[in-house]
Amino acid sequence: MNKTIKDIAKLAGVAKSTVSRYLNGGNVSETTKAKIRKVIEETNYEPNSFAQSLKAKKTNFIGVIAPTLDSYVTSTVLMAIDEELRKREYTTLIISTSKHVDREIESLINLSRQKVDGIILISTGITDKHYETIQAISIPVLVVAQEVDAFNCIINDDYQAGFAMGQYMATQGHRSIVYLGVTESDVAVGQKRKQGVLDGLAQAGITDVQTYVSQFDLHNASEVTKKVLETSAPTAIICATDTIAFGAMKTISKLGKKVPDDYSLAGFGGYNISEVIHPTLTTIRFKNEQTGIQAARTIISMTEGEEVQKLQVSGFHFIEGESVKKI
Amino acid sequence: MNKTIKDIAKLAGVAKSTVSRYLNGGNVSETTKAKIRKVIEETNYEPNSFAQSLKAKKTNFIGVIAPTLDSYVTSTVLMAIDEELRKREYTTLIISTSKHVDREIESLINLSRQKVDGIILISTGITDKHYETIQAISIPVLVVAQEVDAFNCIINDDYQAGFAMGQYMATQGHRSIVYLGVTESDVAVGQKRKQGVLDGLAQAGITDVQTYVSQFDLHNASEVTKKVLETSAPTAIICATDTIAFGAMKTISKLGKKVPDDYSLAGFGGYNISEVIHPTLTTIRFKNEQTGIQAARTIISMTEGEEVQKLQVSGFHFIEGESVKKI
DNA sequence: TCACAAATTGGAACCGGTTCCGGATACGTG
DNA sequence: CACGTATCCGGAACCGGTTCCAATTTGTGA
Repeated sequence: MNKTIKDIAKLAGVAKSTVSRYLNGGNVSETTKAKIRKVIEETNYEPNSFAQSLKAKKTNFIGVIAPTLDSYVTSTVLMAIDEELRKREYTTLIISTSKHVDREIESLINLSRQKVDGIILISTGITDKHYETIQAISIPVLVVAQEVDAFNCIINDDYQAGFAMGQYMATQGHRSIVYLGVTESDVAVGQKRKQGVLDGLAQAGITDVQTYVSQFDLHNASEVTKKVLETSAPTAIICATDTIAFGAMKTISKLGKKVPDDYSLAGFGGYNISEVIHPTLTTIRFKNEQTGIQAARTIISMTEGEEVQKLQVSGFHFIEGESVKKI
Repeated sequence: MNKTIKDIAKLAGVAKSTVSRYLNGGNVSETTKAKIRKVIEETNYEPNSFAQSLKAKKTNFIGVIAPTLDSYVTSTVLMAIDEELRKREYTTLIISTSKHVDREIESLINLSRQKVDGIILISTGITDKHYETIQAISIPVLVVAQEVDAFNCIINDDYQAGFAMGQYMATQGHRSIVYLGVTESDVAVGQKRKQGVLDGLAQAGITDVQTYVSQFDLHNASEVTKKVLETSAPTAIICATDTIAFGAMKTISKLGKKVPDDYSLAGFGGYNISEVIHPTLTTIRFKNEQTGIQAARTIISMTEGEEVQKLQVSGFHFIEGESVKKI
């Protein structure tokens, strides 16, 4: 059985208030300190943080809700958040939702019950239910990757990134282009990024872009690409993520075709694995580390009641690979 | 300010014990139930779980300590653990350590303070300090990926996997082989897997294998490979992980050489991205999902005080890709 | 209608800490 | 040596729940 502060006090021959004071750096004489220290060492005593938090209102835990763990972007952001929070003496608790919206809600409640000081929600879309729940638990919540009016947000500049990609593809001389996107329920990737691409292309006079929808995983992307190529013959395919681009690449090479000779290909993400794949992928890398660091700093400010900028936008840079041919 | 059970009781005109009983399904009359329900709905009341856990000894939270989040293996295992724990009505709290051993210790203590019911430690090596800490916090701990006598463990069969790979490489006719491993402080990968490979090769009479050490990341693996190839000219390189193999592949192609024509290459992992890379990688896939599910089930048994098998070994299967040439 | 059991409820103690308050002791000063 | 002050320490109340126990109310059968 675990020792309590009362046991320690009894063993040291002092009152439990004295032990508590010792633990929290109050006024305790050297001789009593020594006695208490001895007992604590001998018993491996660890204070019960539930009891502590009952009175102290701060736990120094920050919860992070992530849609998945097996994506390059998410894990990079998570690692950066964790690193930065640790520097500020916070502990990060991560919960994964496997992309189930109801689990996001559930996790918000779970974390609030664990009395975390703040929650970073890496989201794929905010619903009314999210809104209600966040209101109900009165804990600061920072939304990452999606833009919502009601909350503080950190987002990628998906529209501009898409725009840049659209423009680039146009300057490379492509006119017959397919866009392989994702569901519109993901506002950032499904809507903004796509709109950016379309507008970037439109600016160059290309308006008849065919768009398709794929899941986020390689396997599905590969299948969708197969269907797409059965009915249309674009010179270039722009994919909403690098993973989707890899899926497309798989299908293309299965069909005995080559990138970029038969089809040009581009993605979004900038995973480091791209360096190994031939041809290297033309893509856009978002500053995921920066997003993570920013998120950590912002949530801390929020827990301290400071005003923070409502909307923060992370940058990106364009990576020109070998997967797009100039026509 | 958040409401407490006392406020609810006052507003409903009953004793707080009655509210508690209502919340936990005790004997409460319909009329009282209705009154309390009404008040709770109006106030958005959420019980303080710290106070709850103070008395109730179970929190239904399981902590998982992972060395990193940006590896295919770790995230796959994590997702599987999470999925299985959720089925059993547990919530998973994940803490990443970024491969710092001291953070593993720190995280064990942090999680014990959060009063999780059990901890799954995905480790890269257990030190004396681990041992002491795990003893001190009296919470069930299950070690995954490393074998330690003192604790319950779930491991991959690294030795057999290595052995299989060694044998295979020998049957393909390779005699001049380099092994690109990792630090021996990682017992499973650094020692057992390597020993398996060496023994597998030795069985075929190949004993003069040169071994080198790389970090786990692509970049470093690429650099080490460069140095290796400056001084030796093997026909095959066996890498301790797929990521290392990708790093080697990068260097090889930078040198204007080809896999498998100039060098045969093999790894361990079986990441799904391998399907996209040409040539596809010959590798060994561990049953990560199975490991995760097993880990979840085992830790639950442990929290319930059941006896569990001291050592559980997960299987693997061999994947023959195009990266090894028959000589 | 009465005795007795079952259902319902309130009060108090408890979980393991923190903190306020007041008394005891030690110390420095005139 | 007496006095004021700073330091140290113990006792008690409190945080927000759960649970035990006893009292009250309700319901049942004879």
